[in-house]
Amino acid sequence: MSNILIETLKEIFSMPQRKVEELLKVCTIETHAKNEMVVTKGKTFNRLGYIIHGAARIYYSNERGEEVSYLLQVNGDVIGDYAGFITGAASEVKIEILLPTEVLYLEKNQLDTLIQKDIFWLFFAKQLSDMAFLSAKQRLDELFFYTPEQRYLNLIKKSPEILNKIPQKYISSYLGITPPSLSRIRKRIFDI
Amino acid sequence: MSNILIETLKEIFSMPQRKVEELLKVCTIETHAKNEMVVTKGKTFNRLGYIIHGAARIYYSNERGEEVSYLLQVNGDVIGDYAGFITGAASEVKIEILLPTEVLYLEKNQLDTLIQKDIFWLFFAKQLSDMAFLSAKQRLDELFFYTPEQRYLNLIKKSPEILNKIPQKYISSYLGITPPSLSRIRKRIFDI
DNA sequence: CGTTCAGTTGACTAAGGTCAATTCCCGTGG
DNA sequence: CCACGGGAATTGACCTTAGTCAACTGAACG
Repeated sequence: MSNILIETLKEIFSMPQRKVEELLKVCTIETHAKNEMVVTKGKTFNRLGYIIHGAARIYYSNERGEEVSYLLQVNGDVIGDYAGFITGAASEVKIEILLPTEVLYLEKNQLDTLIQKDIFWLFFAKQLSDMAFLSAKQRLDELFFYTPEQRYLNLIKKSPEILNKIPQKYISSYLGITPPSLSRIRKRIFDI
Repeated sequence: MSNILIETLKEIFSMPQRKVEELLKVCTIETHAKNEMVVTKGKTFNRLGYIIHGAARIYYSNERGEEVSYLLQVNGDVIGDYAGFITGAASEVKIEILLPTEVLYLEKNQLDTLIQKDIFWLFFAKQLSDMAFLSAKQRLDELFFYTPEQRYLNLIKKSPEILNKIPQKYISSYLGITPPSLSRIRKRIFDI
């Protein structure tokens, strides 16, 4: 397990094994049960999680109480509230664990401590921000250039495993549509 | 002019005047005429611009040649292709100058040189990434939580100056709708 | 066997997309 | 000074699709 993790992190951040080990030393692994809610009401969600295996959805509620599944995350994806992580603002995010899930957590203060000791970790932190930006940008492009139907097809192509693992209602929310709409889209696609 | 610029940058990045001056030393100011196109076809757009005064729209084209106004930027906003800036990937971005515009440019290699010399500038670079992420996230929230009509109202409230400066067709594209739709929305809003 | 909840379906509404025609605005040239 | 041309904006007619609400189905679980 830990070996795969080390190799993966080495590759993602293109950093030497020594650094990965240093990082893992200040991380913790937690397991979450299915349907567990990971929330920090009124506080900052001060950590980033890396899903070793499992699935979760990250969602935000607006002032009218409507919720939107901001992300559907599976193996190898990141969970947390990166906006809160960098600004320290209290988090409106909620994370719902959808499958038995094992998560590698990095606390913000641990990262800060690393940065104090070794400037390498500032590069690492910048990489995190870069990656967060790029994935948000990708999501924006998706929303601008594709219809809900095309977005669904893209999702099937990109993460087929999500379809079996994650209830439709969260997929529809992720796509920015209602469950009946997704149902009709599926009918259009598969019935022909 | 330069005073205002220094004060503004000091505030945005909360950095000492000395650092701002150091930064400005490696920046260049360029003026663009109305309707000018700022493109680097097939190359990376290797610089970030800060609009001292003027207006521009940043847009991307998808594979079908449809274009989307990714951003409408005015005084104090940033122009460029931040994704290309950090990844070095060739840029599909096009920037159209909408008014006589003065831009402060920072070249990527200048920033890299600064970072080599003084680790402070790595903090600065991370701040840039953080800000890019946060504004992309804000845009996502806007798209998820609001209808086109509400987005238009939000835009009026947030940047009323845009309405007079920028042609409707770019505003509609920014909102993710067609010009006729924006026209009808305006009718709904103002006719009553 | 009944409860519960996710998913689907039907009926209807609302709103944006598309295409084409028209109007408006503005700058240019006669 | 006025007429014309061209692009932007608006409008109308029609289509498509998502939203809404409610009813129904089906599977999971006790």
